[in-house]
Amino acid sequence: MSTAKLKRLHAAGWKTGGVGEFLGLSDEETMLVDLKLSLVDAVRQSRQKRGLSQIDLAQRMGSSQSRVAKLETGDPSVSLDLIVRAFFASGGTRQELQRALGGKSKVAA
Amino acid sequence: MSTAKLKRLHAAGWKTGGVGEFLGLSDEETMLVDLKLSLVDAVRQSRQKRGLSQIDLAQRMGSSQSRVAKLETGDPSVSLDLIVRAFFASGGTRQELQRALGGKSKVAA
DNA sequence: TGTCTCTATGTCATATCCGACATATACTTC
DNA sequence: GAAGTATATGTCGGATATGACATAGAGACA
Repeated sequence: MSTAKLKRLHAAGWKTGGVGEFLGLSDEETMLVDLKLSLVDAVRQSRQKRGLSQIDLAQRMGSSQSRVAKLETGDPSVSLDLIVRAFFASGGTRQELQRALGGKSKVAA
Repeated sequence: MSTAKLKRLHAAGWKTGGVGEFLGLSDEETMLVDLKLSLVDAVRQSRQKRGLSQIDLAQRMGSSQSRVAKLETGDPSVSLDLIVRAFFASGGTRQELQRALGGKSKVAA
């Protein structure tokens, strides 16, 4: 994937809507990254909706606060597996996951 | 995840509809496994629809035929990341992915 | 039968991801 | 300012997923 810079970009305020289209990423890679960012948003929303702290969520999924933090900041070292696991652990359902896949969360404009 | 047996089960004819509910898996793990199986089906369908061999797909995504084979047989050593990457590489779109997430592909009955 | 194509399975060295821990920053409330 | 809570960041040893390769099985076609 490359993308060591991705984290910085995202941390700098990027939401989504075509991250890699301006880095050197292939279409396929870009689609995966965008997908991850969407789901990351969904995880944070789901977690906050249920009033869980990152520590709470980490415990529920047998992980650590730092991993959850990295997850939510779009750190490239976090796998899709872990993101989806976090989503479910935060109380999200498969239907909600499906919905999260649809909304491309406000393109920057 | 544990699931060394999962592969055998799936290979033995399982499609989906609650695999882990009868193994010792937690809800969260079960949901992830079911999700993977659904997407695996979607990958195979997408690949075949475009008349691609496993080798073709492997080349498109910079992987190997054996990995694609393992992927499609539900081998536990295959990550969600790779599955989704394969789906996109096979020509699948984000919308199609979203749809694939919805249909729980004919429960055995 | 021989050969071609496609798919499945097993193994292995290496790359990547993991949880854990330490530590830093930010925001409350006292 | 001290203490408490929530989140972010860096690092590290160990765990897991990776592509590559070898090989085997199954079907088509001659």
